[in-house]
Amino acid sequence: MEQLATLTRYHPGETLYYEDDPADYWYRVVSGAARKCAVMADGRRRIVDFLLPGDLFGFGTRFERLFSVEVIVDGTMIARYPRRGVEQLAESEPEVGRRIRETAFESIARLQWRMILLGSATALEKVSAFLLEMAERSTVDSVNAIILPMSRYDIADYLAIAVETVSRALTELRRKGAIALGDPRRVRIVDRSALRSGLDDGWRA
Amino acid sequence: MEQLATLTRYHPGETLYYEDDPADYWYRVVSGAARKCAVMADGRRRIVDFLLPGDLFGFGTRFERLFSVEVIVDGTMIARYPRRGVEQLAESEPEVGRRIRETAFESIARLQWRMILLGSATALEKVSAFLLEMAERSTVDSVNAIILPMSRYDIADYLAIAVETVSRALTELRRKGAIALGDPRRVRIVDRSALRSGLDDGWRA
DNA sequence: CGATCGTTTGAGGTTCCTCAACAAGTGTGG
DNA sequence: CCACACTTGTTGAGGAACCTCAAACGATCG
Repeated sequence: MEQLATLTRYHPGETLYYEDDPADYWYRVVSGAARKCAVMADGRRRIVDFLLPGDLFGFGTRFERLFSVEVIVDGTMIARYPRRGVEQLAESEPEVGRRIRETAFESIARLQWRMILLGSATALEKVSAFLLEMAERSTVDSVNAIILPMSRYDIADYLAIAVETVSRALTELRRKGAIALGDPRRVRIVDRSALRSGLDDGWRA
Repeated sequence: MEQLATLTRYHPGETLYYEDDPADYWYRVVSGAARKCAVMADGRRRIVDFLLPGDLFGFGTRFERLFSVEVIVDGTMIARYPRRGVEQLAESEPEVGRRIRETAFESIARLQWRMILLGSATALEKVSAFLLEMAERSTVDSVNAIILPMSRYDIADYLAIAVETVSRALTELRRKGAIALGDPRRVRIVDRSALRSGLDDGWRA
């Protein structure tokens, strides 16, 4: 399947596909990071997902192309697969089809988890859950800290709360000793159970 | 594929599969309604999805079985498909595999829409979006009114707001002339554009 | 150096949640 | 048949959480 891929390098702010583009390609993040956005009629933007290395996207049906994807990290590498080619491959190679189905199922599971996250009661819970999610998905640097590739504004948009509330929640978590902040973009989880409290332990194993 | 199905009749409150059950089956709602729940460690319940006729569910990977499904309408009919049988069929019949992928992709699109719904600013927007969603998915009675199979408590849980707020929002929408209430469970949409205002028109075509 | 962006903190207002009460419908037992 | 408990839905009052507006700080860049 990788033989069908085209690899491209992007810079921050570049948009992969706008909402009206025909969804003729599937994409995969190789390195870097991007955000999947839904732009509403009134101009408001909502971030539906962060795309990190390994994530497959663009494989929706008619709805998927209602989203646009914007790169947020310099030098992000993204692979592009022609849709028809992949679908033919999926029908001739059962293994490929199965892999695609499983990827889709995992996306569903992740989305449902995120819905519970969004439904969380307090802003502190949302930010805590967000950090735990990033700790699993994101890369980790030398001192075991999470590198957050996105800005506070992006986080706020993603969690459906105000920027100031994100900032306050992070300060509160630091004050409690649950996390430590190096850069604003580097977070080290000190007390994992403190982040988990108020959330369900069973969710992120 | 329907030859593999087992059809069963359920009553309100019955649970289809608890969180720890091995996910050996796929399910489809034939008639009636059910709710997909995530039960948290602290006992709180969160409704992740309402399952209406035609909806396929249970097809997640390891995460999916973290949910339980409870029937909410008397006499709900649900078809059950053995998982392994369907997967074998998907690998031997490309058409079946493709259909399953498309179903999964549509689920993803619906979930992403619902995430935007949950991220909506006000409670009024959430309830409006919920009614529009139900108007598309739910059955319609003789006078063109939506039949809501779920209680206000279920709606509140689904939208992550308090029961009282749901009730107040519905009253507010009725006062504005956007909807009319027969029973509490029967809602007729009078002014569709009034519900849409504040939401993006492009979403639910 | 000035300007802009990203982040953090403070003050005030609004929405929504919590607690409470009430109304209507349903089932049960005396 | 009626009293009673129970469920579901609606409405009101008070308080808490969060959003909005505002300002300050550091960093980056032209």
